Amino acid sequence: MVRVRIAPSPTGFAHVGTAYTALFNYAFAKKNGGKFVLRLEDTDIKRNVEGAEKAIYEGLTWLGLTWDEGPDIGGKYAPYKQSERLETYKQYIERLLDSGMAYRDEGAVRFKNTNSEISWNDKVRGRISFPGEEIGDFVIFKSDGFPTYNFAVVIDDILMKITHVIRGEEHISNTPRQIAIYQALGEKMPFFAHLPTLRNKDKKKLSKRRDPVDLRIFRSHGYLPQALVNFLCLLGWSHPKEKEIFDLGEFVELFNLERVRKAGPIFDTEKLNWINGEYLRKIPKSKVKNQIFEFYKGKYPKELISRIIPLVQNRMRNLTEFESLAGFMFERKKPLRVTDSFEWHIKAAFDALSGIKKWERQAIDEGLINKVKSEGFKTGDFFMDLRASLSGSRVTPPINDCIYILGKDEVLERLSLSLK
RNA sequence: GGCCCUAUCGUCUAAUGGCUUAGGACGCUGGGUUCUCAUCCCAGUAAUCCGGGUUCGAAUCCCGGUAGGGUCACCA
Repeated sequence: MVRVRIAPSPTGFAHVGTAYTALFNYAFAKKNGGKFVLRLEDTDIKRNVEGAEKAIYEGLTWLGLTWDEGPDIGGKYAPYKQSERLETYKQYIERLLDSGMAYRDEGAVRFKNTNSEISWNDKVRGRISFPGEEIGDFVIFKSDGFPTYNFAVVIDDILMKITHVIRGEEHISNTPRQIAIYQALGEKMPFFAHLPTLRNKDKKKLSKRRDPVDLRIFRSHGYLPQALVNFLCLLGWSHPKEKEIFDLGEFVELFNLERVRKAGPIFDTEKLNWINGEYLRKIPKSKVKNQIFEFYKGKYPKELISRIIPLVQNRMRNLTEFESLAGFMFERKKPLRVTDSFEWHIKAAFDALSGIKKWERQAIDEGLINKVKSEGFKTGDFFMDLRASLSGSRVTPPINDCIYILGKDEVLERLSLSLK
């Protein structure tokens, strides 16, 4: 039975790199009918941050990457927090100490390196080997009573029956140390697969300080979780039929480690913007309505949102653009005067629109266009002034549709206000 | 610096020794549709890091350079 895990440490927020690793682990587990485990590596008490644990749960859940076992839901191999597994680590330390494979050093315990070459067959990179001397006598148990990362990881992976360790490339150099522990304990090591690490425009590993890596940022910027997941799938992996837009289910169906590239991709949100627009355009209107309603925390009424959606749906690249595109539908903006004939245009429009008895789309279209013809206006100029008068912007959805939804009273009111 | 990993258009990538004048997508540019902006459609732009080998044949295999990255903690 395939068992994989992700092991974030609660030192901040939910990181997009964690999400990326989680995504590939999730897909591998589901594809192979296995289990996906979430384990918290909180052995550095000084660095643990309040709320980070919750942020990790929320971030992964938002993306739809759910786990089968974890600190919050428990499981057969609980506990799933390293700080709650201290006794277990101590037992293994004793074993190593007794057999002479580790020794005490200034209150800590060091692993005794055997100096023999260590290699493994990486599932994405092929054979990797390290000269034995590189490994050194490293600390496995700190004087503060906590195990080090390299030690705790191995013990937990053994006990939690992890079959495949799928993680970021930055862990390659830890791997020989971990393998040495497996060997000392006489345990079979799992398969390793080292994913490429996401880079920024400078080709450096994504950093907290300079790059947008907090999942909450993506949410607040109006990205859809499905779009972000789809984008992440495309980094280091490609659809066998070169499809660009597909959902998590399809990814799981098609996923395998062989298709994973070795080179570290640059996390360039340009393509994410496009993907997000594609999703916004293609998902059902009722779903978009709910997304917008929730995104703006109920600020706009659902009924009005759904009337406006057809006008903005293929103009939005993210949820924040709903407001920049259609904000004027909810509140008056300062009118904008575009052409020199502004007054004539607006007066004529007022005239045409106030004469309409039954407020319908077709009547509005006809009333306006007839006016343009009878007055000999330039069509483009006329509609631009009309748009700018009502919205305060040169860019809006089709203005006749807006006029219809706004209603006769409001439109006439705005037109006359813009003449003052 | 030691060790390790990597290397196809600006970016994400396809190609698993021959169907390749290296394909797709994003972006960008131009055009069509249009009351603006988008959508949609059409076209264009642009890459196998360099040098040696192996082979009838190399983006693909090998070696060497170069470049980039990762890692060298009682952090994870």
